[in-house]
Amino acid sequence: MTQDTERLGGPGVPESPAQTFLAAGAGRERTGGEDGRHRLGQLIQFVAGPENRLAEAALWGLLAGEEDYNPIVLHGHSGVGKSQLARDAYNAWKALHPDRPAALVAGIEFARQLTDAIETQSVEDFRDHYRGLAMLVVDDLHLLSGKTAAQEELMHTVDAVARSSGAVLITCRWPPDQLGGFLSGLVSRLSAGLTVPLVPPGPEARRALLGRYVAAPGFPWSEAALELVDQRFRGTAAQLEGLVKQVALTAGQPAARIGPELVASVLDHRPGAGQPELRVIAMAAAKGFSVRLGDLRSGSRRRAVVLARAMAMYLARNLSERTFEEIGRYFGGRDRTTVSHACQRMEALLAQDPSLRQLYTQLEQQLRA
DNA sequence: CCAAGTTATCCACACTGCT
DNA sequence: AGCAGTGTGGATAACTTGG
Repeated sequence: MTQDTERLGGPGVPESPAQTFLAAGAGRERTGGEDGRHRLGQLIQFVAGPENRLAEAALWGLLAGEEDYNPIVLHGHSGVGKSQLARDAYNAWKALHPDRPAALVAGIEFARQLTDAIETQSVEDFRDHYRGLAMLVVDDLHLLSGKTAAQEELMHTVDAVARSSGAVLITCRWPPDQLGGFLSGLVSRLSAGLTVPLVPPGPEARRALLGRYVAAPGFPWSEAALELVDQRFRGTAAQLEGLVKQVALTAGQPAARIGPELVASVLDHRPGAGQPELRVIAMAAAKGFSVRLGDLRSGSRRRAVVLARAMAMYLARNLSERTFEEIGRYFGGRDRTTVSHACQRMEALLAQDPSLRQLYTQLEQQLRA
C-alpha cells in the first residue's frame, strides 16, 4: 500500500489528477479536443477536496486505462459520495470509450439479475453480457453479504473482465478484508487491487459543491448567504444539495435574491433533514438484538443490553447529526463520553466481527429506507 | 455462592473551531 | 474570552465468568 500511496497520493502527484489527465490529452481522440475535454469535465459530478484526492486519482487512472490497480475498491460510510463517483466513472468511460461496452450495476441488482437468469435458464446470456464488458462498475457491494451464488458469479466476472484488460470499479461500505458473509476467494481477489477510502467532503470540497448547487438559474445567492452555509453546515454532499433545494423552495418565486436571513431560517427549522428519530433507531436496534426498547434506556448493564445500546448509539451517531450529548440524554440520560466510548467500541467490534457488520448493514438499510 | 476479571459509566481535564 | 462539541485517561461500580 505504501507503493500505491507513493504512486497515487505522494509528492509526485499533481494537485488535480483530472487536470493532468485532461492536459495530457487522454481521451482526446474519441471526445474531440477542447470540446471533448469540456464535456468530460462536466460528466464528473464528484467534487474531491484534498481529503479524497487519492480516490480521484484512482478514478482517473482507471479511465486512462492503467491496469496496475484492478479492481479498484472505494469504501466509506454512506453519504460520502461512493455512488456518485461510481456513476461518474461509468459516464466518463462511456464518453471516452463509446465503442467499449460498460455496465453500472448495484450489487443487489446483480444478484437479482442472476437469480432471474437461473430461473429463465438464460445464465449463458447473463455471463456473455457481464464477462464481455470492458468496464464493470458495481455499487454497494456489501449488500451481497451472504449471497454466495452472486458472489461466486461476480468473482468470475471480475476475473474475466480483468483478463481482457477491462476495468473494474467497486464501491462498498467496508474495505474488502472487513466484509462479513463473503467468499474468501472474492475477498482476496478484491484485496489484490487498490482499496481507497472515501471520506465526507472537507471545507474546500463543500465550498465547491455549494457553488455548483447554487449555480442553477432563477435563484441568485448573495455572498453573505453562501458564507452562512459555509459556516454553519456540516454534512454530506447529498444533504447540502437538499438544503439548497429547500432554500429555493422557501424563497418562493424565482428571481428573488437569496440572502442570509432566509438561509438562517431554513437552517434553524430543518426538520432533521431525513434523519431518523432516535426512538425509531432504538427500536430497530432493540429488535435486532431481541431486547426491549425500555432496556436500552434503562440503567441495565446486561451484556446483550449493552451491546444493543451501543449499536443504537452508533447508528444514531452515523445516521443523524445529533451530538453525543443528545444521544446520551435519550439513552437514559447517559454521559456524552459514555456515548463516545460506546461508538468507539462498536467501531472496533465491527472491524472484527463479520456477523455484527452484517446486522449493522441491515439496520442501516432499514433506517434509511 | 464468592473472588477475580472485564468493562460501561461518569468525571475531570484538554483541545479545536467558532463567535 | 466564552461556548459547544469532542477526545482522552482514570476511578468506580455493575456485570460476567470460573472455581
